[in-house]
Amino acid sequence: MSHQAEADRVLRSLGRDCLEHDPDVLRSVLDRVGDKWSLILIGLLDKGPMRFTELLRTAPGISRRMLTLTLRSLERDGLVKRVIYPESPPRVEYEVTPFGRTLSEPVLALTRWAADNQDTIRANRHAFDKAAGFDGDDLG
Amino acid sequence: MSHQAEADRVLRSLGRDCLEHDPDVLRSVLDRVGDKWSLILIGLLDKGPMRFTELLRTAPGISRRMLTLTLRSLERDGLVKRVIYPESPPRVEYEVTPFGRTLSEPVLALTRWAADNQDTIRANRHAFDKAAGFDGDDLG
DNA sequence: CGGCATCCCGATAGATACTG
DNA sequence: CAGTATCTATCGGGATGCCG
Repeated sequence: MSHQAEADRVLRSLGRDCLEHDPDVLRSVLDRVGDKWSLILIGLLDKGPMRFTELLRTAPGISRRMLTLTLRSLERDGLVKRVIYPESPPRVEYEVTPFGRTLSEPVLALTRWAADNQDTIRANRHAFDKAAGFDGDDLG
Repeated sequence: MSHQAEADRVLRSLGRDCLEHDPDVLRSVLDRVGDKWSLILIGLLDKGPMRFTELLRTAPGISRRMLTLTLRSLERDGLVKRVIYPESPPRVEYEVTPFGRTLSEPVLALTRWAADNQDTIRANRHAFDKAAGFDGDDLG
């Protein structure tokens, strides 16, 4: 993509207030990938193809069932591809599609935000809870 | 941002596997803002301060209860600030904090992705469902 | 107008057992 | 190994009512 085309796209989307943080559009993407596991799996698979059991071990806390369901929905949306190798111990690998990789970009942005601001949030919560508990009593 | 700076940023983030799509870090941010309404509200408030009832009308489908709960949690995390104007008809406005505004950026990236790819997802689902033989819901 | 408390339902997701 | 099926519990979140 050319520099100019990219700049154009950004400016266009920023300039049109109908797109800027449109609640309905945002809702649509959240309904699709805003569940508990989709983005996690997209993130993991972004590093390379993985097998079912491998994902089961790597995704912290996911169950067999949810892994199956989430992978199916991702496959359905064309974000992930399922590849079957008909071997003697049957093997199945999942990989991100080129389309899925385009989603990986904004996801990474979100992950980066999370990494950068975990401490701030923790501190804010602490302060808020303390203030609420003492009903704003700030006398020494 | 310059072409070079952008390239640098991408390479740096891709090169550091400690940050790249860490499942736990991603989970932490999803636990905070991955619920049904947080990102919607952040997005709405990004455009400017809004009153409680105003948000109630503008956020599509939110209930009184969930608006209250979500605003509280956002306030607790320091993403949103609650401002009370002691007037004759009491008035309360919510606004994004500077900290909240930093989150607004990755959220916008996600919204843009959604807007750009709604049609693709719809098509993918249709194709998948047709192939599998079962019918699922449509993309709103 | 702003916002908490109560009740209740349905979706989400965990545990377990079974199949190819 | 790679799932599927079922059963169940939890809880997010909607509806409603009350209160400042």
